[in-house]
Amino acid sequence: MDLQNHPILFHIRKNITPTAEEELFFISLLNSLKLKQGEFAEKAGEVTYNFIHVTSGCLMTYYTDKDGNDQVIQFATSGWWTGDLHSLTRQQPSIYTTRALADSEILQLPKVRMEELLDRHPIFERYFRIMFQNSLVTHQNRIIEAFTATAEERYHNFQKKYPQLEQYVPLKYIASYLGITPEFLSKIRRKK
Amino acid sequence: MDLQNHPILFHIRKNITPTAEEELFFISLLNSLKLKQGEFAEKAGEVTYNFIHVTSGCLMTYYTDKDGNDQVIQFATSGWWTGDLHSLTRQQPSIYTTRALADSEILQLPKVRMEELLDRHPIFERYFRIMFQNSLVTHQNRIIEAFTATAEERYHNFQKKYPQLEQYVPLKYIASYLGITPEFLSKIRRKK
DNA sequence: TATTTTTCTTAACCTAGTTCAAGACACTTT
DNA sequence: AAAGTGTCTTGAACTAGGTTAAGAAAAATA
Repeated sequence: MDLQNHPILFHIRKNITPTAEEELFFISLLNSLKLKQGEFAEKAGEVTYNFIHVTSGCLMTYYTDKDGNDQVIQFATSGWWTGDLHSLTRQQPSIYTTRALADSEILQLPKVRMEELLDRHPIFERYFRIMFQNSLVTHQNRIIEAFTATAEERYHNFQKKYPQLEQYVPLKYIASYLGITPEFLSKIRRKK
Repeated sequence: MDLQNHPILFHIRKNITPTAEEELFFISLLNSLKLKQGEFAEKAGEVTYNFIHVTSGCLMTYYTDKDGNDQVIQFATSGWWTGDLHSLTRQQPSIYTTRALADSEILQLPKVRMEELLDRHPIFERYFRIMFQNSLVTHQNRIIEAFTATAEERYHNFQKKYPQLEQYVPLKYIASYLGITPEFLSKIRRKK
C-alpha cells in the first residue's frame, strides 16, 4: 500500500492537523509489513518495542504467565493500535506477544523512532494522548465488565464488539479473552 | 497549600519543562479543594467533568450499575490523577462517582479548562500523554490479574500495592475493588 | 451509660465456572 | 480411503466464590 496516501493519515488528520512535512516525517519512520496468519509481529522476551498499527486483518496481543498460560489482552482489528505498552514505557524485554489471527497488513513504529517523532514534532503528542485516553476508556470498561458481568454476558458483548471475529478466531483465544475455559465457552454456545 | 509551589509542579517538571509563564497558566486553571472523609468530588449523573489530582489523602472512583451495585475502579492516593475519563472524552453526564475515603486535598482541572490548557500550551500534551500511557499499563495489569489470579492472590497484591489503605477503607470497598463479596473477603482474611 | 446504626464475621447451602477424560468433527497428508 | 492432527463438544465430579441470614464487634449518637 502507498504510504503517502495511507489510511492512517486520515485517522491522524481527524485528531490533529500536521504540516505536509510532518506527515512525511511520520511516514518515513514506519515499517510497512505483511503478516500471514499465525505469524508474529512481536514476541515476549524480545527487545523490539514496536508500536503497531493494524491496517487490515486482525492481530491479538497476549500475555504468557510463568505456568505457560496465555491470557489474551486484546484483539486489534483494522484502524487499531496495539503493542506492548509496558516495555514501551520501561527499558525491559517485552512481556506480551502479538500475533496475526488472519493475513494482515501492519505498520510498525519502533520505540526509539516514536520518541524521535515526539521530540521533533510535538504535535504528535496530542495524537497519541487522545489515542491513549480513548484506549483507557476501553480498558476501564473491560475491568468493569470482568468484575460485574457473567461469562455469558461477556460473550455476547464480545460478539457485538467484534461481529465477524468469531468466524476465524480459534475458540481457545476467544475463551482466553473472556477469561474462561474453552470447555465452558462451548457450553455457553450450546445454550443458544 | 501554596499553589505556586505545589508538589504537582515537581511532578510535571519530571516529565516536561514548561516556562514559568506556562506553569503559572496551568496553576491558574486549578481549583484547590479540601474534602472531608465521605464527601464527593464528582457524582454520577452530573455534568462537571473534572479531572482530579490527589494532593493528600485518598479518593476512590466507582461505577454504579442499573441494579445499584457499586464497582470500585480505582483508589487514588497522593500524587495520582483520577476522574471520569469516559465523560471527559464524550459529551455525556458522568457515569462514575469519585469520593473521599479520608480527609483529602485535591486539585480540580475542569474539562473545558484542560482543553484550553492543551490548546494554548501544547507542551502539556506530553505530560498527559505520559500520564495516560502509564495509567494504561496499570489498567492492563489489572485486567490480566482479574482474569488469571484468584481472589486471594488479588487481595495480597492489593495489600502490597496499597499498604496502609486497609486500615481506613471499609471492607466492602476493598471487596468491590477485588471483584468479590465482603463475606468472601472476610473468609480470606480468616485464613491468615 | 445505654442505644442505635453500621461494619465485620461466621456458617449452611447454592451456583457459575473448572478439571479431567472421552469422543466427535474437521482438516491435511499419505 | 486411511491415518493423523488439531479443534470443538459433552458429561461427571469438583471447587472457588456467591447468597442468605444471623450474630458479634465497633462506632456513632443520645
